[in-house]
Amino acid sequence: MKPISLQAIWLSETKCRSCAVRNSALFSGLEEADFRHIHPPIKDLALVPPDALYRMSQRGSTLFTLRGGVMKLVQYLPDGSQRIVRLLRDGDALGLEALVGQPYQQDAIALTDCEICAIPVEVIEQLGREQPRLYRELMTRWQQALSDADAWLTEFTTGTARQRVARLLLRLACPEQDSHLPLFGREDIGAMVGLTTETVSRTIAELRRQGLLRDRGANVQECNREMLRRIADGEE
Amino acid sequence: MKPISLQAIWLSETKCRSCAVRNSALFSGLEEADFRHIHPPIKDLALVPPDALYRMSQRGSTLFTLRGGVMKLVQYLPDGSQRIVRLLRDGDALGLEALVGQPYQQDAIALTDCEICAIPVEVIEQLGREQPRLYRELMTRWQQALSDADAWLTEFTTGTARQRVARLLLRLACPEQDSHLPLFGREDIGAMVGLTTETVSRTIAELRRQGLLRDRGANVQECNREMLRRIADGEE
DNA sequence: CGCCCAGTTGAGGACACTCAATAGCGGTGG
DNA sequence: CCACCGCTATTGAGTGTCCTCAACTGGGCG
Repeated sequence: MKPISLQAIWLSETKCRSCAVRNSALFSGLEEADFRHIHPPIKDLALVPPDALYRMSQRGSTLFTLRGGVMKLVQYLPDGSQRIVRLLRDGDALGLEALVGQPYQQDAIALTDCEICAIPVEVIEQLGREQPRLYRELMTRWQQALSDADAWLTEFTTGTARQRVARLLLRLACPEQDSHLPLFGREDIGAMVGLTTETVSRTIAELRRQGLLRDRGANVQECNREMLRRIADGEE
Repeated sequence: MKPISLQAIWLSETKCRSCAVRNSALFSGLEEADFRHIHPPIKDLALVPPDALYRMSQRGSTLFTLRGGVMKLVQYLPDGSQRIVRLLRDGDALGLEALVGQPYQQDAIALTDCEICAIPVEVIEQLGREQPRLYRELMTRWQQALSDADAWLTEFTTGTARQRVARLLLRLACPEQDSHLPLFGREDIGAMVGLTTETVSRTIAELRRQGLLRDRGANVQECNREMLRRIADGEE
């Protein structure tokens, strides 16, 4: 397992005011003037797949915004097996626990190439004093994470293998909108839905055979959303 | 299923300044003076077992502090089965989502007699303007909930029935300290650990037969923590 | 070309689910 | 006071799903 690639840290050329995800990100809604004080310490990171942004029980004084890419939050069990407790995507916040002085609760690992914005806790605290509105924004992030966690639990730990995989496909690979994600590895899928890689493989193969799914390598080409929905809801 | 028992609402005799859980509760750390403005609208509720404090997708403008008792947060699946995503105990906060304008995400249902403090969102917002320290307190609550949710997922959705039940017992009925909880119904236990009531019953019966557990009705009398720990970690 | 890793497929067995019958408990009413 | 009802917990038998272990395939890269 690779250590955190500190080499990947870049001082950002573009400041937050021109950030790609500015509108959906933490500082959306703040005025131009509010940024005057925070030139210096905000940094950009770039991660490549199995890089870790941070590891469980590390103490940090930085929180992060994911500007692009997908990351997983992983917890480990005493027997060594891993469980993915959440996925993070564009605009999501990571490492909020640093804000209340707690160590990070999981390993945060890149599943795709990632662009990340690292924000020191002091910046938030300083900004928060002048702009209480920021707190509302932060609380929204937290609520978002909590909602995700709860949904994750009910969707991916209940029902048959078939149901769980169908739900995962609907959520990741064939969502309503665009933003299709690759299917990652079977191992990761297994850690998301609580099944072995073999069972995941068999289940996906079955869906393919039934023509509900067509994929080329890791990328899903096409899928029958109605059918998958019916399977996910246990109607067959 | 009973509706919310609005009759249960009492105007609090005792104000927050003398609240039983003041130190562990939301307003801990606030000065006496800060309470001057909030006499009027904080209310006390009393719930009795299958009462609901609120229901999923209701819109509310109140958040709650659980002063005593145990509540469950329940989500439902399309097939009608239920899943308990978290338990709340003395000092925990409920309904934080109201603070960011979202509807409640689950049903909150009393498992024991409960004493609850209901705080209108405006009170928080007003208080927060004068006392930014309150926001730190709120964020800590959120982080607490998130940690609980993640721990819940890894502990109660992985491993054999035996392991899950052992973990539940360690957490609820035989914790390190006192604060032993009753074992609730088999149905609820099942909804917590993702097993059927029959499997839960069999598993507990087995533990009893092996002398790791002695109970009278719903109350656990005695249990072998070391052994349960070993089972929980999958060492046998 | 051949190695290595990820994915697929197969066979067998364990574990938890389903359905069903029984036991225990508390409350109600005769 | 006891008989009966209803609900919950327990136990049993049989089945199905998923896990385990193992072999095989295919693509990427040195």
